[in-house]
Amino acid sequence: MNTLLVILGPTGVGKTELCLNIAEKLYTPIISADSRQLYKALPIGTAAPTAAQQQRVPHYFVGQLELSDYYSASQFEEDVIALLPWLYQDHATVLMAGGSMMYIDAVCNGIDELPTIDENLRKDLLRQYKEEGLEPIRNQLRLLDPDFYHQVDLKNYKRVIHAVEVCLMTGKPYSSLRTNSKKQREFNIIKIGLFRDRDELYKRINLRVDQMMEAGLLEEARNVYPFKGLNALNTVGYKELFSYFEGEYDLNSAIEKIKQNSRIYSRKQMTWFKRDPEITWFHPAEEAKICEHLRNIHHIGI
RNA sequence: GGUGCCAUAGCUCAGUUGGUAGAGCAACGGACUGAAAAUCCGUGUGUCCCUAGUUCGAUUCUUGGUGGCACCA
Repeated sequence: MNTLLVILGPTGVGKTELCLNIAEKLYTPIISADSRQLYKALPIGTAAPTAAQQQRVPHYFVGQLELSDYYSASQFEEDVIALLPWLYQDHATVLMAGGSMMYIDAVCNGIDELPTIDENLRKDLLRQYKEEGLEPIRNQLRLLDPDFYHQVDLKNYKRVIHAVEVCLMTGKPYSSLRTNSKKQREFNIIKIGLFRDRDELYKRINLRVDQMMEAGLLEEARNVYPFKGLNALNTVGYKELFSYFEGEYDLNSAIEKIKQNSRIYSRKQMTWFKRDPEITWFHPAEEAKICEHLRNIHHIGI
């Protein structure tokens, strides 16, 4: 059976370099599991692999979308599952690397079958939310899907709205479409997690933000500023600089805010990853130990 | 040097007519099934600057310090 090796970890932990080395040893391309590196216009702020790094190892799902393109975890699942059989023709083991929790989950465990939401329906509900607040939409959900109404976080407008959308699209209660089950995949999955002590991680994150600024993040943000309403730009590193452009912060405060939000994001990632018992954890410097683990426990030829 | 004001959570500050205190931000913990770098939820013990007094009881009033700010010399 073929194998999907997943290397994951919080932002700034040092995934890129380690993954390049391991991919070279395995002669495998890298499937990037990163919801923002997908976008062509955001290479600096998302710390996307550089042209030179992509020369070393071919990457999928990096820099291939326009900011206005719709994408989702489910789309990612579909795309990766379609791509893997092709890659498995030449590679027994394929590496997927990234930090987007839900994207990784979608590939490893699958997401329930749900309709793609009609753009106008979402717009209508969002407008209603803005004008009248969440209360009427909540009430709608109580009628359409009382079960889910009692489970959902009623203050989380995205969850409430999405449930209503699905009910309206399908004519069925959203909760009836949630199977709560894991999809069986046609390949083995090995999960390696990368961690660092918090002090060490925070230092790296802070330093990396400074490096991004030196590399031209400000200009990158300015170039995409006209599209700031797009979901792709609701992203750490951009939204703070947009606030700076609008005079809400001075530049230094904006940079501090980027560091802070990156730290918070890294913690949210760890909160998610920590509860996954399938992950075996290593420090990014422990490349030899990781290879040994892959050889001895999983019988990967590396 | 003199006078006045201030000193409370990591930061900015509120408050206690004397019964040991609470907001915002930060920090930390958590949730997460087609927007996920999104979205949402939860957590507040801190020598109330120090000292001596008054008092059953002082962070609160009084004395004397220390530090900061402002004004006058």
